[in-house]
This record gives sequence, structure tokens and C-alpha cells, in this order.
Amino acid sequence: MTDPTHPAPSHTPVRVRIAPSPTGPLHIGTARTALFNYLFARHHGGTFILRLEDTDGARSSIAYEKDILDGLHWLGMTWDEGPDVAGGADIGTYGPYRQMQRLDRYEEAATRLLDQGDAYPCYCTPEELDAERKAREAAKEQPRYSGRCARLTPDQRADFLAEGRRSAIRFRIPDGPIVVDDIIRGRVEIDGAQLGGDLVIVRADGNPLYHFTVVVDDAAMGITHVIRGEDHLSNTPKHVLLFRALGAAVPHFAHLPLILNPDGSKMSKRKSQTALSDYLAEGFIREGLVNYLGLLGWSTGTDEDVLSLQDLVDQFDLPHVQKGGARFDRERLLWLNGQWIRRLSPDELVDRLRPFLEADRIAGRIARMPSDEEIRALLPLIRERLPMLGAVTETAGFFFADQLELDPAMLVPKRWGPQTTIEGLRAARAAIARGGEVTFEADELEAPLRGLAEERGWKVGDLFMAIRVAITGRTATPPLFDTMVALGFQRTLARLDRAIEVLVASAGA
RNA sequence: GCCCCCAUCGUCUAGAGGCCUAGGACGCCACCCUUUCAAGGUGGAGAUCAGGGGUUCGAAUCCCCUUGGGGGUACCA
Repeated sequence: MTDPTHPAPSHTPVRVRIAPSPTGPLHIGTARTALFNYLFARHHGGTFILRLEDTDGARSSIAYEKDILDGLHWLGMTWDEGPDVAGGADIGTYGPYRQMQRLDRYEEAATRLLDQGDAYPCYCTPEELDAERKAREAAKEQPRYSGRCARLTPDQRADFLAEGRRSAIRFRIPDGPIVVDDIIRGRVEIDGAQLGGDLVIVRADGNPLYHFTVVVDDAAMGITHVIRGEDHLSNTPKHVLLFRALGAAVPHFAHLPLILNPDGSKMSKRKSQTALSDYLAEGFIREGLVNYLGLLGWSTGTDEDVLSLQDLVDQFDLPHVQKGGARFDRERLLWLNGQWIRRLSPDELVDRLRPFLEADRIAGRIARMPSDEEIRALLPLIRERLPMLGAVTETAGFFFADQLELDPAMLVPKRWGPQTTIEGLRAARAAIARGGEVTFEADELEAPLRGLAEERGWKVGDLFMAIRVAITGRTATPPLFDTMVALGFQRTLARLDRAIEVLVASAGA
């Protein structure tokens, strides 16, 4: 914390925010940015704020707002200020935390900039601007607003008004270097002349624009550290200028590396699964996702890689954030998810599995819904076979089937023919029945069946595989005897009988 | 086009001038365990630290150039 590249937040209480725009479902990148802000806030005992940037009325919706808030909560994050529930009331004293409810503040700030001469009304129409841009393009000049409205006389303004023109408001961007001291990237210097000319901060229809609202809000909410994606780095000089013009303290900036598609471009819906809810629906659990996201672009500097949210809070720091973009690696996420599924308590795992089984029951992928006790009993057989919760039916669905779909070809082990298989299954059935229901236990089943194979000169693997497919319909299953026990004496025998029937029928034909 | 950022195994990364004949993890390949599949264990392949110049007794680490990648450049956020 005394690192020189790490502005000591101990002096001023940390205030950070995540400012999602409810124009789509919670994006995995937004979730990570939120997480890093959250970790930073909690690590330093600061305040984590959620602000909704909903000024794009046409694209914003309460459904997306809900998706975003629910997703962040689901991951385990809580915020100290902002709306706690979608559409709900704000918590915190710097509110409101929805930009649509802060329009008066933007208006006030814009008026101030106008009065100070830092901003001016611009009467150019979109058509004029467009023509200007094209002309510059043709002349191979950089796109940049000419500034034609920057020095209008009162008379000229009156004329435009008389024409019925409405004005946007532009903020003056002076030429000259602007320095951004980024905690992650160091000193970044950009010339104001490269910023595209004076910036529109309020549209002709009166709606304030993003670059303006973020700054007004960050200033008003006392944000001390702006932690966001690298895609905002180039625009930061505009923000710095705005903070200064508004007479506000410029916050510290930390630009995070972007999450990339497998091909290395900025992560997009087109090339990747970006909605957090889609991961949730597949059965990724919060512990796995948080762990993975926390390590995308940041590391502890040690060899540990299975980390809980609390571990991340304890160890998080900005200087260890990577500068280069990070490709999203589903395999690694899957592995971490499996790690965390195995670490869940039995009760917890049953609770998390239940909705997936219910969904598959409704979808008709399993015939009946198992009880909690039944799921719990199966846990030792399936928990290390679940990379994600959604795999439960694939792994254990045969337990809850009324009748297995049996493929005669699959029933016959590679080295065996149909006749041998029928023989083997009949003999196995007899041996199991002979053992009786009382001693129907994994330990008691193995010896007689093994003995049977030896006696008949069969490879145990072949016999066991035939039985396995007969009672599960699959070649890959949990351990055979545990599976039989979980299935129960009667059902095991019934399934063996049916498999024999199926084989006899297909062999006879 | 212009501006900005970045550059260590396929991927995520450790590394802040000598501890590096570059470490860990995922994935991959073997082997062990084993009735299948997993899980677990052990071992292995895998990076001339993008390339080239400097600086230094010494560079993956500092500087410059080149190349490559990414981002930005709206009356979108």
C-alpha cells in the first residue's frame, strides 16, 4: 500500500463505482469491471457504488436493469450506494443513482460551463456536420469539428434561432498536452488537438451525452478512483478537461485490460458468449466465475489459483493488474468451476442442482424429479464428474428414467458377440439375484461377479461393461457397483432383464 | 488515416537488472490408480521472453526503432 505507483488511498476514503447501462443483459466484461471495483473497494474498506447510466431511453429497459442487478448480486457483490433492486429505491446520500433522475444536475453543470465560457451553443445541423466530416475525409484530414460555432456573435446566434435552429452544447477542447496518470499504465499524454475538436456535451434535443454525464456524476459522487476498461483510455483526456472545468478534483484512473474473444479482438456477443446469465444457465457457479474473472488480467503474484471472493478481496491490488488484453478461455473457467463444485457442501450442492433437474424434468429430459435425499445420496458418485451443474442429467439422468433407451449394438462389448452378452447378462443377473436384497452392497457385489467372469473365462472388463450398459444405457458412468446400489436391487434386476430381452429380440431377428 | 495502449509456453500468467539453463495453472501427451468415465498422483512436450539496435560488467526486466495486435476517433455508452 506504500507502493509509489499506487496513490495511497488510505488518506482519502476510497469511493469507486460500476456504472452499467441497462441496454442489454449483464455482460461478462461489465461483471469483471464491477468485480475489480468491488475488490478494490472492499480491500481498502471503501465504498462501492452502483450507478445506472440510463440516458439512452430508447434502448434502456427495466428488464435489463433487473438482469444486471441480479447478476451482480448473484456473483456475490453488494454495493453501499445505488438502487438495490431493479426499479427500486436508492440507498446512499449521493443519489439519485439513475442518470435519468439527474437531468437537472447536468443542466446546471452545462449552464455553468456556458457561463464560464468553457462551452458554447452550436447550431450546426447533423447534415452540415456530416458534410464537413466527408469533406475532411476526402481531403485526407483527420475528422475534427471545425469550431465554426465557437465564436458566434450574439447577432449570429439570433439569426440561427430565428431560422428555427436548436442548439447543442459544445465543450471547448484546447490544443496542448493533457496528462493522465493511470495507475496501471503510468503516464499517458495526449494532445487536445487529437481529440476531434470541441465536444458535444448536450444534444440539440436537450439530452446530455455520456462523456459529460460520467464526469458530472463522478464529481458529484466523490468518486476517487475510476476503474474501467481500456476502451475508455483514449477518451479520458476529455474527462480530465471536464473535471477541471467543473472545478472538481480529478480522480485517479485505472484502465483495465480488455477481455478478448479467442481471436484476440474485443469480446463481443458475435464471437463469444457474453451474457452472464447464459453462463449461469449452463451451470457455472458463482465461485467459479468469480475466481476466473478475478484472475483475468490480475494475479496474486503467487502460485495460488483457486481463490474465493474473500481471498480476492484480501489480496487484490491495482499494480498487479496486467496491461495486455486477456483472451477468454472457457477451458480454464470449466476447470475452476469443477474445482468449486467439488468444494461445495452436500446440502449446498443439492440446492444448486435441484433447479437444473427441475428444468430437465420439465423439458422431459428425465422422467421424474428425484427427492433431495435421492440427489444427496448420488453426490459421491457424480460430484467429481460435473464440470458444471447443467451436466447433471447427462451424468446421472439414467437414475431417473422410467425406461432406458437401449442400443443393442452398444450393449455388446467389443470382444463379445450377442450370444455371449446374453449369456453374460443372464449369469450376472442370476448371481445378483442369488446374493439377495439384504447383501446388495457394493462390497458384496464385486467378488461374485468377478468370480463369475473368471469361471467363464471372460475378461472382467467385458462383463462389467455389458452390465454397465444394461443398467445405465451408457458406456461412461460412475463406478458400477455404487451405481447398482444407488439404483436399488429391484430396478437393477429389472434393467438387466430388459436388456436381455432387447438383445434376444435383436439377435433373433 | 490520425491518436493512444499493449507484446513471456496454444491460453491465463510469475517475473519490477544478476535468484531465469524463464516458474505456476489450464489444455495436450504418457504413466500410476482402475470395471468405464471422471477425480487424484507422477512425469513430459511446450516460450531462442515478437524482431533489431542500444545502455550495462550483466537485460525477459531500462531506452530507441521495426513489426504485430488491440482500443479510440459520434448530437452511442
